[in-house]
Formats: sequence, structure tokens, C-alpha cells
Amino acid sequence: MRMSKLVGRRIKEDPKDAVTVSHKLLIRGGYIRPVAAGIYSMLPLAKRIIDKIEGIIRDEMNKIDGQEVLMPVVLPAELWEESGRYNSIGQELLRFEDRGGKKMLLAMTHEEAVVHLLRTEVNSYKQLPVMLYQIQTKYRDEARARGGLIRVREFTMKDAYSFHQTQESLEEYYQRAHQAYENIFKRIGMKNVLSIESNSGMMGGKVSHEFMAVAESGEDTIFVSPDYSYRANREIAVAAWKFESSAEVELDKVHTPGKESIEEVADFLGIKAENTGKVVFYQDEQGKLICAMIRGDFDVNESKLQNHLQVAELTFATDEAIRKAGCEPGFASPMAVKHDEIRIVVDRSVAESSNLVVGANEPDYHYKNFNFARDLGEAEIVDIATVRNGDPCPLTGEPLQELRGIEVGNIFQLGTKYSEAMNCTYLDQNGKSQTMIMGCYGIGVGRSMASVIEQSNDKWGPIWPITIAPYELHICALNPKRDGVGESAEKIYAELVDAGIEVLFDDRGEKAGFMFNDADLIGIPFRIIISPKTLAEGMVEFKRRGEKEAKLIAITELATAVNEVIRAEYRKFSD
RNA sequence: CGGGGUAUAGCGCAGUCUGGCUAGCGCAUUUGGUUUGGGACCAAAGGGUCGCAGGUUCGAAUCCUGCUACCCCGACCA
Repeated sequence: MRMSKLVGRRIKEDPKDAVTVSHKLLIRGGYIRPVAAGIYSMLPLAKRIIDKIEGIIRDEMNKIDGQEVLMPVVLPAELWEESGRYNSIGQELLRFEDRGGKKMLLAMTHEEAVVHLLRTEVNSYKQLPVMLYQIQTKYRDEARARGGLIRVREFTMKDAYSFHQTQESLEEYYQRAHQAYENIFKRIGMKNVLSIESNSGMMGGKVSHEFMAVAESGEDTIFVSPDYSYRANREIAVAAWKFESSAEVELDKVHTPGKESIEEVADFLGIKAENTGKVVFYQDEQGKLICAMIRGDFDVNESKLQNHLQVAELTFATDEAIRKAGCEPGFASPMAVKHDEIRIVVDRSVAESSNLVVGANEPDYHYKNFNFARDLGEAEIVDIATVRNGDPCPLTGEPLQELRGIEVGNIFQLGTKYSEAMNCTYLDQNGKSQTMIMGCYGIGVGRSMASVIEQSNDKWGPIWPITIAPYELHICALNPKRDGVGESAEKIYAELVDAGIEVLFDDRGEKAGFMFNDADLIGIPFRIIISPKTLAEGMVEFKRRGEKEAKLIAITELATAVNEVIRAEYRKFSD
């Protein structure tokens, strides 16, 4: 490919609103262009990268016996009504009507569609287990797209679905899928990706893992132990907290004028936040109040609480609703909460501590020396605490480290949630109808590309791993009008293309600095510089992206030498 | 959905407060010339519904009202 014809201009300045490195570089390098919020066009360079990522994914999916299919983006609502998700999913599901008034939707995931397909095509235990996958467009009407390709509304995803007779078969396959994912991320050159325990959320099912590309710009918070033996999303992360109790002291009402927050109260009374307890009120989707109590130095982990309560939605209760329940916002006391009307969930940090300062349920007053067993007694004791940086690891006891991650893939053991609701059955060895057990496995393709940049760049641009680089080699012809440089460059270009190398040839005759800067933004791992300086001796310069030192190679040996280096580079990413 | 911000040439911005002649600057683009190892220089040229609609005014990019789009923080997120 000639640079003079390549569509996608490079831009000198950072785009005004971009925050993440990948967003800036994808725009500046001419890889992507925004069309609407969270909706992008892919230009030739990005398209080539994406094709390569997809090729690697395809290869690994095929290796674990996947069969590629292609399902529609537009689905009839009735399919999603069958699974119940048409109504249970919020506005991120884009619903619309066709001209006949039939309810349709843009698929954000394909469990329903794949079950629809499979339940008529697979009816016998002899056909199981089976895995279908596709690489296809998804649409999610995100409330807020952000970070370039990190969070978008329309994107390409590889989604795979496996079907099994038994849980054991699912678990065995899940392990294979896990390994395939590790292979994929290694092969696309993602340097730092962790599989972590995650929250299963709306997908249903119990066991799930997220593959997190560790990056500052990540939207998820994850916790890892120093040896990485423990890795979990903050949504479900636990820690080996130890709580200390001491001899119980009598309740004592104290005046705390205007001190509402934990910091204010603790400051005022000259105690630490860990000697206080706080009460947080939530409402579920029906508006029912839930009272969560936790030690003052912790935050309630809403995912944990939600999982425990088995509710789809939790919001903070309004002051009005809290007052209606007979409590005083800011000074709420768990003792005033009516047990029979309001569900009380108490974190272990409160249940196992003693003599805490809590609200007295009237303005400007708190109680000292609250003791859970004595003063509240009956409540559900659950871990609803959010892990903090440095909290002790549940496995090793070492301090947990907080990291940010971009979720580039996930794998779920779905169980029978969809197959049961949608009657996806097969006949077993005894001729009896059985429900299939499912797993599902996703990878965000564009997000993976952005994540590779996040982990592999310098101030000049991305540094693509050879496995997904848009081209393998970048040729810069300096001063092409001089001393036959142009002619030699053309010859070398043709020869290297003939040798099977993917070459991007900068034939524009720009100034050296200009070309080098463009080349850096394109981030191809290897570069050849043809110039009058070395051409006289029959040599060209060869260098790796990001390195200062160039090596001289004789033109006569160029194709062989370059091919050798490139093949060696590929081997670094194979398993 | 809540909070904040922005909208003027392909990109980045000035001009708006305090209304006034032909709406500017840098980059990019085209042409000619000089250059050529990390974003060159000179000269010329093309490119604008000043986000949209309405209003005030002799006169609106500028003031007023409404709307829309985009970005950031939060909520949400298989």
C-alpha cells in the first residue's frame, strides 16, 4: 500500500475532547472517525487491525471446536419476550417498530437468537456438546459512551455459546474457553490482561470471569494480591478483615450539633471512623426500603447488597421515604428501623465490632456504645463491604492492590436460564427430554484494539504487536528525487511485496521528520529507510519502531533478512 | 437521568463580556519556487447556513427565548 493513496489523514493536535491515550491516538493516526456519540467509522488502518484480531479469535475458537455462524442484528421482540429480557432490560436495549408496527430490537447480545437457532437444529445428546460463535455487530444504547472505543454504542463482538448435557461438560468446556482466551490475548499482543472473578449480573448463571486489560483508563476497579493469586472485580471482591470487639459499655446519648457525616461526627467526638456505624437506606425497584448498616470507615458495596437481596435495581432512598419509615436522615439509627417492615442488612464489620457511635434518630444527637447483638439483635449479617486498597487478601493476607481494568472479554457459565425459558431441549440416552446447559463467551474486538494501544504506546503513537499491526513493514523513501532513491525504493517495495511481506510504502517525498512522525502514528513494528546516505553503498537502514539505532542491510539480502526478522517476531506471540 | 462544559473553514482556536465596515489566526488542502535525517520556507489560491429556530435592533457570530448535537464527571452497564 502506498501512503500517497492511504485514506485517513494524520492529525498533529490531540482531539479536543479525547482523554484516553487510545482515543487520542486512534483519532490522530487516522484509524477511526466519530459519526455520532459512541458510533465510529473504521478507516483502512483500523479495519486491517480488526481483521487480524478477528482472524486470531477465529483461529482459537475453531481450535476449541467452535462453529462460526452469523445471526441477525435486528431481532423480533417476541424472541426476547420468551426469555423475559424484553422487559427486564432497561433502555440500553434499543427497541423500535417496523412499518407494520411489529416490535423489533437491535440485539445487544445473542443468547435468545442462538437458542432459537439451536433448539431446532440440535435435538440429540449425540450432537452435544456444541459451540457456536459469531463475530458481529452489537448495539447497546449506552447512557454515556466514552473514551473513544473503550465504551461505544455500536461495536463488533465475538460472542460464543456452548451447549451441554451436564454441568461437568460445561465446566470442562469453560476451562478450554478460558485457555483459548488466554491464547487470544497473548497472540494479539496484550501485555497485561488478567482473568478475574466477576459479578454475573443480568446474564444469569453463577460462575463467570472477566478478562481485564490493566490500564489507567479502565472503567472497572479490580483487586489483586501481590502474587496475583487473588484477582476479583470490586463488585464482588472480599478481604480478610479482622474486627475487634471490646467489653460492652452502656448506651450513651451525646449532643452532636450539625454533625451529619461520619467524618464530622468522628472529628467532633475525637474518635476514628472505624468506631462509628452508618446506616444507608436503599429502595428496590418496587420502592421497598432496605436498611444497610456498615462500619463508618467502609462503603456499602451495592453489587454485593444487590446480589444478596436478589433485586435487579437499587437506588438510594429519598429523605422523604426515610422519614416516612420513621428515621432521621443524617442521624438515622438502626434501632429505630422497624424490623417487620424494613429489611435490615448488617455488615460483619458492625456485627463483630463493639461500642460504635451511631445515629440517635433525632437531629443533632448520636448514641455512643452501640453493640449489635445487644441493641439490634435480629438482622441479616452479610458481607456488604467494599474492598479498599491495602485491605488484606482473603487468600494470602497480603495487602490487596487496586487496579483499573478494561473488560475486553468475559466468560459465563449460564446454566439453564435461557434454555429453560425458551424450551431448548434434547433427547438423552434414554429418550427423555432434557434441558441444555449453556455457557457464553464474549470478546470486544474494537475494545481489544484500543486496549492494546493503552498498553503499548509512546509519545509518538501506538506500537503495534506484529500480529495485529496494519502492515508488517513501513518503507520510508527519503529524498526520492535524488540519486535514484525513488527508483530504488519502488524496486525494493515491489520485491518485498513479492516476498510476501505486508508493506506500507511512504512514496510521498515529504520531509524526513514529517514522514517519521506519520510512521510513528501508524506504529508498524519494522521500518526501512531508503536514502541517498546509504544507497550509494547498496544499503538501507532497518529499524524497529521506537528504537533509535538503525541497522544497515544490503539491498541484495533485504527480502531474506527482513522476512527472517518478521518471522522471528511472530514467534514471540505464539504459544 | 443529575451536574458541568462546548458548538465559528477538514482539524485546533480567537472574536461574543462592551452589537457596527469585507468574520480572523495556526495547521491541513491546491499551485509555483526554494528546501530535504524528527512535524521547513517564500508567494499565491480555494474553502464559512458563525449548531438550529424564533425574537430584539437601522444593524446580530455577539443580546434574549426555545431547541439540538457533542464532550467531561456521576448514575447505569450483557
